[in-house]
Amino acid sequence: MPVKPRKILVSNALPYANGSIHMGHLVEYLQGNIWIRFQKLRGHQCTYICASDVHGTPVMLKARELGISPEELTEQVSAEFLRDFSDFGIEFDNYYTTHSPENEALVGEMFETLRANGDIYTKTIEQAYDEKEGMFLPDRFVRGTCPRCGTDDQYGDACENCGATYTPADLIDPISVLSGSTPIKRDSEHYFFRLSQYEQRLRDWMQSAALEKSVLAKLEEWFETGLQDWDISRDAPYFGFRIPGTDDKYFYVWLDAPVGYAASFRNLCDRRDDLDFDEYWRPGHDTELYHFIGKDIMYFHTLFWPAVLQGAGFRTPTSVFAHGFLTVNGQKMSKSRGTFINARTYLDHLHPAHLRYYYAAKLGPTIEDLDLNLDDFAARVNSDLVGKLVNIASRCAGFINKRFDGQLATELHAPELHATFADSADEIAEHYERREYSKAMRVIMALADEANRYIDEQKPWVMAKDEAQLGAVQAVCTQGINLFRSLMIYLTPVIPGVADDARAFLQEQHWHWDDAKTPLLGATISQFKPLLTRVEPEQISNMVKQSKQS
RNA sequence: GGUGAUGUAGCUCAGAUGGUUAGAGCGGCGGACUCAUAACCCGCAGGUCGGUGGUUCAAUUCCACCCAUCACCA
Repeated sequence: MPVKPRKILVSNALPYANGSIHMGHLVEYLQGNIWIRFQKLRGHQCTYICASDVHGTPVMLKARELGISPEELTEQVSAEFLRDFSDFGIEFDNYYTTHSPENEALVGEMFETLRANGDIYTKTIEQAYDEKEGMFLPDRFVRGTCPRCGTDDQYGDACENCGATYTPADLIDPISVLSGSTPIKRDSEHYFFRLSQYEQRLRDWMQSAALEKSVLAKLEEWFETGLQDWDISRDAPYFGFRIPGTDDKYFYVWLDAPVGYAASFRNLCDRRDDLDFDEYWRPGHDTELYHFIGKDIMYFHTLFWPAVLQGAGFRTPTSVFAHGFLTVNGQKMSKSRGTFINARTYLDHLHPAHLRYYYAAKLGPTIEDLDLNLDDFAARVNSDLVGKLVNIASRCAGFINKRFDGQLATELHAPELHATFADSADEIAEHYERREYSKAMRVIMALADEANRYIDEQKPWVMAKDEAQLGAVQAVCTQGINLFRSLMIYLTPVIPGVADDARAFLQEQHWHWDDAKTPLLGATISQFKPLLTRVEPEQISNMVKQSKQS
């Protein structure tokens, strides 16, 4: 069934260049990556972009601490990110940085347009200032005693103990995290974006974007509180883009970060003749734009970002897909428990396909949190991937390799069974499309059960003892191999590396989603090699042990 | 504190616009098989669907309150 090719641009949230990629980040990138791979497998023109989010105070201070420039720091960190992503099979069409000329140009253009439209104004506000360091302090850089419950050493924006929210000025005995001195209050002129003027336009956008129910509930909550104008500037010293016409004012990192999506794409367009920036970023085209994000940054992506885009004469996202957070063994990731696991630590012990599959088996389109239960992880992956899926090929390949010189039969033994598998393609595709990966995995594994049952019923190992039945053995095993092949095609978005090996085993060059409908017959296949090994308990305990140490 | 979400078998999760015996996979137990990476196949046992009250002929499914967990509060 031919599907009309779509032109889709997808982004993952930009990882902040301060720290390493961990298992929590990977929920985000794997969710996006599976979707993108699915769209490409279906034959759509799909472009996948990302970048490092590099601006802001934390990066500036970290670079200072290391004695290098922010640019140097973020280049190092980006290189590390890219290695981690790549080793997990997450391959972007372009991975860039928000500290780029393209981004500065776009941010500048948007700002000027907004200002010309009257969406920008300035206002003097009072902020915590560290005299010793000579800089204004973000809320998180002031600590003190909670004014409500009296718990000491709390951040300047909220109390971890009682949950109160306040400003640094409310803290009792505040101190600067940087110098340990007591911050003073100082006036500064800031630039504001009139978000309050955008309520109706945002409501209209919300309707068209077909957001998830839980996302809409959150937005509704924010609308009820009333939209406040947004402070988009920060004082020097700051690592970011200077606001045109000022000496010491910079754009707040959250203004230029999402623009980084567009900038990364523009950078890619310069190298690709088949991509046109305006077709994807200006109104009036039938291209699609999606952002995969975590629920913690919904405010920026469902309010600020669409509002800024509209006001600046750009198109708005087709939709925004928000996911929940990761817990490990039912709890927040924790260094002391060894459940704060970095991507690299995982890779030192385990295969990326294991995690890709496990996340897929538990991911849905909602903002509910996802639990990585390490015992369940091992059991699930071993049972589904090794015991069921790979087993199908493993138990059939021996006969084909040894008895028939690697030659598949020219006809299926049970065409109607293959047709059943082919008929599931649309249902599985629908699940992928709606990001109901867990449902897709359930359908696929139910088919894998059917394939194993079929082989069990046919008993090729019994027939193989009778020369007269060799033809049937070949047909049954060819059937089994083809059932396996269909399932691997369906699973290509989830476990692309394993799918590549499976395709090589079948000696095929290329797979398209619809190839699952046409059996592979009469072909010669390679010697079967184990496509995936089981997760051993020791690998997990070693990974946890290493995570405790680092 | 306010708001939102979640709470279903040992584990991870489905599901029910209120109505006969609430489902799956894994784990456990029993059996069968030996092609397969101790994989696969058949069968069995497990749950008063977080708690209390209310609406109803009938609630686990609706409502209220409570408890627990998580998130957001720009």
